[in-house]
Amino acid sequence: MSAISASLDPPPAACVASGSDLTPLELEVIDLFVGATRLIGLPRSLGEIYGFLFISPEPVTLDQLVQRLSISKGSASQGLRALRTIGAVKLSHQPGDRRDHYTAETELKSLVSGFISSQMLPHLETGQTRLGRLRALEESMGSELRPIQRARLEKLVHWHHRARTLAPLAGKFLD
Amino acid sequence: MSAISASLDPPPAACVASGSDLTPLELEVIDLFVGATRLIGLPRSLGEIYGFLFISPEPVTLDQLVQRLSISKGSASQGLRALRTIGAVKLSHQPGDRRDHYTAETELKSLVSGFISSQMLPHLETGQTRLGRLRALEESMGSELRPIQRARLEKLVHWHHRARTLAPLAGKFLD
DNA sequence: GAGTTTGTTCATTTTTTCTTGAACAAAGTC
DNA sequence: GACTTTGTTCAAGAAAAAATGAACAAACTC
Repeated sequence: MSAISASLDPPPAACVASGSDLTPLELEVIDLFVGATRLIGLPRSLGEIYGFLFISPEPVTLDQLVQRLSISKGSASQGLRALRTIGAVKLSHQPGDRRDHYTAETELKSLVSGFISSQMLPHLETGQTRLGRLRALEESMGSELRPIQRARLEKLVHWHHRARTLAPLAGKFLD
Repeated sequence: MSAISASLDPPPAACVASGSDLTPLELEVIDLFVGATRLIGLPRSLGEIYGFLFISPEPVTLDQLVQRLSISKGSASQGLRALRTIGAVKLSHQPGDRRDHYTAETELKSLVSGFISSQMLPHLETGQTRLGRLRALEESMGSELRPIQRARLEKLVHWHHRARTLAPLAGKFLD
């Protein structure tokens, strides 16, 4: 039954990556972010990657991620791209090094609004379309539609509007 | 890659349940809530059940859910329980009917704070424990810990505190 | 107390999601 | 232009999550 009624998950000392040589600090931080990404419905590997970047004092290359986290090159590449599209990871170029280097975005504001605009806004858009179809149905049904149902549809419209106005603001008030 | 970069999911007219006799209205509303539950990381069946209850003018029995949504009794039972634990569904007893009847909670305020207190608060609790372990590590590392890493750990504590104070407030300002 | 109705639990199956690794592209080096 | 280094893509395999349905419990009916 997934997330629901989880709550009593025991906090077992980090159990990330297999035979790797991550430090206890890295393990603990990664574990924390793995939990966080799962909470917001993102795959585990994103938590691992972000956590590792978060606690790394220096920019990190894809290859380092592969080695330290014991994940495949494919995972690392896809994971980094996903993190970049939500704005949680930044690309930086080290002088004299052809490889891409990555750092964690650690501004809460950016993280939140990046997440919202990449995950929620698209849904709100398609929600717009859906509400349009509902409007049409409402018309076509006339008196078959009970008043309470009409009220519920009204509520949907209201929620949607509320979400569209609030979503872009979230994160604005964080530091 | 899951949710990320979804966005361009085509809005195909409802494609819920198989050979059932759901009305177009029901289909459309269910579809909308299926999208919403997926967004917040809840299983599809919860969206179907909630959507059906949401648009039903009368309280609904478990058996009706099984028949109309073409889901198994097990799914319906578990789904309803999950929805009740997050406070999205209320149990009501119809006089002269032994069966349990269910209605959707449609107060946005209740939905939001129910979701938060059942999904986020538990994680914030275990987060507390994790931060404790990090503190310990921080002590034990002494000067091995680079200043920037120290600052990051500080940031984690700050985020956690921020979340714990904000979480219970979310929903308070909705109507 | 045998039979019925209502609802839950849980091992198994099904479906979905994630990860992998090999093939490929792009760009640099000699 | 052959070879290396860096990174991406995507089909296929592995893992995780969700749905099923049969067995069970509880409460009512006669």
